[in-house]
Amino acid sequence: MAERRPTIADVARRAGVSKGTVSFALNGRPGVAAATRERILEAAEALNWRPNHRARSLSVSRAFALGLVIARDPSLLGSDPFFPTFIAGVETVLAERGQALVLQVAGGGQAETEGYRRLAQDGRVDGVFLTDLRRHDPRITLVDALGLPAVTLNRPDVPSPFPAVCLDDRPGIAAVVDHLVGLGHTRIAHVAGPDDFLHGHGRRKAFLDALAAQGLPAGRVEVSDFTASGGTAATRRLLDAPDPPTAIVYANDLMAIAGINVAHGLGISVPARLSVAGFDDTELSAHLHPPLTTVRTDVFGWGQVAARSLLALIDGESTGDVELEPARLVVRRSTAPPSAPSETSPATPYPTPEES
Amino acid sequence: MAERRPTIADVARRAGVSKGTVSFALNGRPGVAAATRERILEAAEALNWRPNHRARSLSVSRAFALGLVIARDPSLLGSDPFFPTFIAGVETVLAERGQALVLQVAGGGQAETEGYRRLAQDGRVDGVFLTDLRRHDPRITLVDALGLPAVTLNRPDVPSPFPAVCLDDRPGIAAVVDHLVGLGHTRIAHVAGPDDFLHGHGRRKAFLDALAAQGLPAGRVEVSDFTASGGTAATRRLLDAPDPPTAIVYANDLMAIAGINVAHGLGISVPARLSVAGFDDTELSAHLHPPLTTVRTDVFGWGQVAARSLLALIDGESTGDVELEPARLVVRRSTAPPSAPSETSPATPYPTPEES
DNA sequence: GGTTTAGATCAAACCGGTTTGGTTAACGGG
DNA sequence: CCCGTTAACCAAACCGGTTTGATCTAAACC
Repeated sequence: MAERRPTIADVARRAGVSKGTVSFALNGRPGVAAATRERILEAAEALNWRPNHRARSLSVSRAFALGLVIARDPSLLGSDPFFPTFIAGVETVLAERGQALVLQVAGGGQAETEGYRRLAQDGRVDGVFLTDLRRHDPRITLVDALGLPAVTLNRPDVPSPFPAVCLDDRPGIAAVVDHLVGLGHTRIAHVAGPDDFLHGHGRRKAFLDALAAQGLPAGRVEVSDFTASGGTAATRRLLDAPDPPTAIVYANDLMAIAGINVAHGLGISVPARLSVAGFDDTELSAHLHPPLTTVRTDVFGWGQVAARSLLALIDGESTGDVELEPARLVVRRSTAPPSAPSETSPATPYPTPEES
Repeated sequence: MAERRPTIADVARRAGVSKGTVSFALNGRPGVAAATRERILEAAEALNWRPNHRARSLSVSRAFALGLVIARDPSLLGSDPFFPTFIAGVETVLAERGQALVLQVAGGGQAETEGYRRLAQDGRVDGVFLTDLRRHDPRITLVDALGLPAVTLNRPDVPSPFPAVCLDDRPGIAAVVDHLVGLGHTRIAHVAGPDDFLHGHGRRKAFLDALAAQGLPAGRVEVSDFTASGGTAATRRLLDAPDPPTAIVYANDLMAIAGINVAHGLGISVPARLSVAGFDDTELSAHLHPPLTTVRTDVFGWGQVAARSLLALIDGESTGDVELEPARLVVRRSTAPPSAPSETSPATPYPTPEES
């Protein structure tokens, strides 16, 4: 009735061999006779033996777990579709490899550093994901100093010893700009993410580059913060300006949705008088009125590939950087040709564009 | 240059005592002379010693970690504000107690069971959170059989050996209904979450109960799935009906937002011709046009309390069930008195209500 | 036939903590 | 003065695996 879980010693006893031999047999190491191996496997099976994870962890000095530290204001975390999706992708890979995912949510920068330090010192994880890279991101050196393997999502702007798993935003942004220019827009603005984030910065640069490539003057850029609140404020500033844009490219869907609502509030109809494009392709975006033109990235797949890369790195078989399929434009109905400049009277609130 | 991390043996040697004494001293156990204790603490400090988490874990048979299994379709996970916020709350508590959070994302029900089993068998965690309770939830018995301590978010509808951390939805829903009835609505519908979820079911019941309490006939209920897509479809069904409601209470904000967009698409203005209320108070909701009347729950606090309860349970000092502050109505401008029945012509698409 | 040599196996050490049982010395009571 | 008690401490066992070095056997070689 002791219910004690069988240990490797029980298996050894039953198979009539020593602990060491059992260990060798179960780990598929050479040096065990086929017949013996068979007998050991049978014994383990019969006893329903499973290796004790903690013991294994101690003796091989591995955690069999990967870590993710999320630095985000908790009150805003809920609106960000990235992390849940990314984590889901990571998990599909980890689950089939017997690895676990350890999560930390850190508020400020201080807490973030502390988070990595704890994961490393406690040996909770064998490696970490570096997401949401910032410019001159201090985590690169920190994590390296902690002796923790890592992969970065996209390439940092500082020298990095870690493999990067890259998903290029820029083609998506460029496609949006090209799409809008193709529709006839010339006054296109951008609501950007924080400039100290690599993706905020990068999308802004991609936006400006794409305009330049089209031979258009630099559009107005409002630097914002990826939140609905920030998107609202930025959009107000743009639309209240003397010469408002006829199209706005947002750095994410959340701000774009907030932006559409600001426009509606001002009696400016989308897309008749203002074209709007987002970035992320959240589930909601397809169900707006009008449905949002946006850019899709395979965040789930990003998680999968990042997990595989990190595991490979830990096993010492790193494959170097990986490049994923770049971001792709999804045209819906929030973008349309600009209204003729003369036509100053508000158009009908919701002209019905063709079905997507 | 070995960079070997100091062990408890190093500390013992430096303090001139045995390993056991060091262990006692550092864990604040009695039976160590004050002077000796002091000397040991100094030695540990000087060597910058930190206990090896894995070794501790093995000898005391504890993981010092808590687990959360999320069963959700990964593609929809991103739109749900619950988990990130809940996790953030949990983490604030775990961080200061040296505990970690292990996450698993499971697709189907099979994977979910497997997830709990793995967490238990690998001894990855000392306890789990049971979120998103379903009716006759099989996880209660499963987790109990696995010998894993747990806390449930809200009370299950089956006998449960676990403490429940409760946040009552019903007052929020009742307040929404009362608010709408107070505005003069009599044809109020509900777009519910899946009925096999306790919260989906409970909110629906609360809705009907509140109507009954107001002496109104049962409103129409469309059972949906908490997604934008589902909210869109359900809203269409409601508004296409011969006698459409003048107000719709949604079981979450996401469906409500989708619903507002459906209404707009049909030329039905909100709130002039249709009042809409959500549930969750996501960040976006305050920045819609019109801003969404909704119900706020303290998910972050829920996570904190759940974490504390689970830790207490694991330490054998469970405090029993905990009741949190119930859900609270947040009135914004998506709800207004119903338009007079005679007024059949569409109102202006976006009547400008007073500033919030 | 004697000696290598490789392969199979075992016993013991190890990972770094915690916990147990026993020893020692100081102290108080009779 | 002697004995019993207790506080302080130590050595060793333990948690459950992995890894090392030694030993034993049997096939291979000369």
